[in-house]
Amino acid sequence: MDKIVTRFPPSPTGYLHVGGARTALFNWLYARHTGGRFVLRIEDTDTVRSTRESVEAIFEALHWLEIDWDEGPYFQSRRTDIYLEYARRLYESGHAYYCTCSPEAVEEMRRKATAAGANPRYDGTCRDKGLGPHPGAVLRFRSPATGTTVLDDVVKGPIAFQNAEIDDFVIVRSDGTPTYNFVVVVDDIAMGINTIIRGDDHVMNTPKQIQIYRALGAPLPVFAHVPMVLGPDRTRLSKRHGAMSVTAYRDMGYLPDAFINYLVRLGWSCGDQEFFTRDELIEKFTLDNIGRSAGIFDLAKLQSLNADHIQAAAPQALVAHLEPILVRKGLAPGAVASLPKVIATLQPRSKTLEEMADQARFYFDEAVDYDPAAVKKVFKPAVIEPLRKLVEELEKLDPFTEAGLEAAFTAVMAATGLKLGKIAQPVRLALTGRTASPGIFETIEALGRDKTMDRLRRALDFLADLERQTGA
RNA sequence: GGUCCCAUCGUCUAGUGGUUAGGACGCUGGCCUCUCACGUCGGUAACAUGGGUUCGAAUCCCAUUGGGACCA
Repeated sequence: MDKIVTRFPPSPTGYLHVGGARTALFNWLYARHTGGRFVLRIEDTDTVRSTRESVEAIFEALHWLEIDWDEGPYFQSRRTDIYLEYARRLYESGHAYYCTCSPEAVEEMRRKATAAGANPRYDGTCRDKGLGPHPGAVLRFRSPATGTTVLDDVVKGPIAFQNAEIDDFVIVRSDGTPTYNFVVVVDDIAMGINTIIRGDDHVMNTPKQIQIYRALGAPLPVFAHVPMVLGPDRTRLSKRHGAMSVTAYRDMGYLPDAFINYLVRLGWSCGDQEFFTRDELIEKFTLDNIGRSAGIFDLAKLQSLNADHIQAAAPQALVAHLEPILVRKGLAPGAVASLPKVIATLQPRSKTLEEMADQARFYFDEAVDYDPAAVKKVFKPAVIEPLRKLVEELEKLDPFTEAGLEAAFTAVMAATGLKLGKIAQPVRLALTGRTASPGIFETIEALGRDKTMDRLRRALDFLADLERQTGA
């Protein structure tokens, strides 16, 4: 068995979108799973719409997804000579012929065919004229007039197409540029691609491509057409459905491992398993369990998986992903004694890193603002005494760790006869400005001695002011 | 319009002739608890329809309906 060789051929006409990412992922995973090769090819033959920025954006997205390639990137725009060489072979072997019909004439043929209820197509006027190369002529593929072409798809099974339905399509335009279906096949042959995994929007192109393989005497690759990713309205995913660029998910605080986990599970399954690490995906991904029906992109499920990956990660491993988001929100990562400690307190309560950053704000700020409703509810005169006692206990505490903190609270509870809840809530408000936060001990430890004492004293001052006002 | 594909809870899916049709997300009730979460236990909810084949169909065949893709 030869090595599996897969490829990902994006057009640099925009950002890498969700569907493209999934295609890249499937090809990459399959190559990694089988120990094969993964080739990156940039299909930039549309010089009008292709941009250098798009190429960069695609690289950036693949980099974020941690999808690496073994070969390439190849650029189709630099391979014209190869395509024309193959075109010449097709012409010389009689599999292609020159056609001098005017665009208007062809348009008329199409119109007629459509009127007759058939597929619009070229009527073969020049098919047997034996024309040679000629300025302004196009090169057409001589498609078989009868019989069927069968695509033996790994995921969909055999699909038969009537050859009579297939046009004598153009492979080289009158300006000398080769066309899509042709260059794809030439590249795939030249690059030794033997496994083509792509969206099933390419199914209709496949019979033409198969015929080119045959005409060129090249072995057919394995085709695996994977169902599309649809938006919530069941139509093809597009800008209308919100964030399309893969890197937008990075910016929204999704982890690349969670993102690929979600993308793979959308259309592929392995029993009941939902959570996969990257290594597990590589280990378990095969073409056998790809579904046949289209899937709808579901942000809620992505979010849930992201939460799982956040929770499963080592805090240290999240630092690099979180930092840019903190910075974007104006929070300096250095403003905190230990970012991993801060992260650890927030892991079970963050569905995204953006949420995590938002919840982490109080760790970074110089001082906190109290939520007015919380003040009204929690900052009663009765909390002054336990807070004072706590400050006393904490002043004695060394080292400033969770275990010691717990002991300090216990001491205050004993001295005041209050339950933990009665003490923890005012402390929580003093330290975070709100009534919801991570566990009070872990919060205090992550916040550190200085900020903790500072905020507790400030809360006492605040309470004193409050009392004076209500007393007056 | 032509060609092609698809069809299990709202969503992602398991299931390949005999299951109380399973899991996950979502929604929801309880428990846990220093708050919020996490966790945990439970609930909600599906085989598109109609014909066949078969002792027996979610599962095989056909039609219909619905959805999607490609070409125009």
